[in-house]
Amino acid sequence: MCGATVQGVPHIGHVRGALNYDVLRRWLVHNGLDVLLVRNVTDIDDKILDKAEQAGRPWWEWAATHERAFEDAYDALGCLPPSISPRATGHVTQMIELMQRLIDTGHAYIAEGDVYFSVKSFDGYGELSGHRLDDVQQGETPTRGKLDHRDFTLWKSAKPGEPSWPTPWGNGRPGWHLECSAMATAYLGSEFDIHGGGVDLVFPHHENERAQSNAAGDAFARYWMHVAWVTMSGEKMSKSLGNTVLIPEMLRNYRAPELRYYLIQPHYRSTIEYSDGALSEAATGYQRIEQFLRRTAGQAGAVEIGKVPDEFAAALDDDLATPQAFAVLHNTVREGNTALDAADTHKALEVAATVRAMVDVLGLDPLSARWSDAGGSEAPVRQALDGLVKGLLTERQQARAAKD
RNA sequence: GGCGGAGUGGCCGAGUGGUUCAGGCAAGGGCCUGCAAAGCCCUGUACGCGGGUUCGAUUCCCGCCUCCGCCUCCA
Repeated sequence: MCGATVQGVPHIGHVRGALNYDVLRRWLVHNGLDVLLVRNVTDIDDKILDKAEQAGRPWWEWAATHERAFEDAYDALGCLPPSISPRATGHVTQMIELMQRLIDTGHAYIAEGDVYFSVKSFDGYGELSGHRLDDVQQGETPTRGKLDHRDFTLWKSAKPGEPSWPTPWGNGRPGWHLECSAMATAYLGSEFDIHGGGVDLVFPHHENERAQSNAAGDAFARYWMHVAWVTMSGEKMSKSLGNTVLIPEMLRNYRAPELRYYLIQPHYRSTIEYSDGALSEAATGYQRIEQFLRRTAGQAGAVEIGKVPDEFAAALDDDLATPQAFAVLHNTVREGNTALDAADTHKALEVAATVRAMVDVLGLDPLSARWSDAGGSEAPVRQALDGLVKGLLTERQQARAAKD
């Protein structure tokens, strides 16, 4: 998947994609597949250079700082680490190799130190995004030697004061699209199963990745998977609109698994219109599951991780239909609560094991080492509360004795 | 201008040509409880607007309205 351009701090929209892939990955692993998850990091681009300069910091420090901020956010929400998160700057060799193949086959050309991909040279251009070449208004900044205004930049020639790397065609730095193709194939081979990111990447980024890789002879991605927006006040969440919700802020009011629950419950292709009300509903939903598992553990003993119900599996197998999966989960919780109320601990344990299996796949297991802390803090709180309640009860007894 | 997505009951959010609202949250009633909380049971008749097809449309077709996204960097 295309991860972040590490130019700023992550908001909940950014992590949604990572969460979606985390659930997908967990589900595939659960089914016995061997999963390689590569999450690309763009650590060199115009914005990083601009912002670092404004801040008076070295560009590489700026990138590294924000890469850590993204990793912290992913980790805070329980994303398992990817197999690797390659950085663009570490893969110039692979990019040069890819460009060389494109130049050799006539799909790319050099113009005044820049390297461009010739869009017309690739027949399938536009198939991924549904654009027709003639309708594309790919108006990248007007450039010197471009043969067709729709051609996109593979490599940018060095500018004074900017970082650059040597190539057979002169010094320069990578264009955005090239790096992702180079990194994907470096780790996954010339053909791999799934590639994705946010919906905004469909065009031009993924269209261009596909074009350059296919043109170079790589079969590339078999499936494309794009995650929809998190919006706020009806508009996509973005820093420039000032409608972002940052992860650390959110975690002051909600526990991490509650936020995770909120972001993975809707289908990944549906827009999430952020609202505090909806988020607190999600928190209550998570607590319902948590409550059941804790109650069972308290009354019936240790809860194992069992097997997921067929219906749950069918839901996730159907284009990762998390809403239906959550429906199955809640129905199962109800069944378990009923068993607990009937003091049927055997049944309750059995149901709880099923619940744990589901919640494990979703990365939401309240009894897991990862999240039990979130409730572990309950113990001292409960103790303190018990003390207060006992005090009040004593006072009440006294008042009653005194006929007050 | 080109391409694409969306408008569902108090709210979030699935889904389908037809008896009954996937699920959650909230609300009302009930069970349980010393009282609560939690839990469980019951209740709600929704699908942007106007046509059409059909025995029957929220679901199909046509038109319209509104909102959003991409086509420039973006998860």
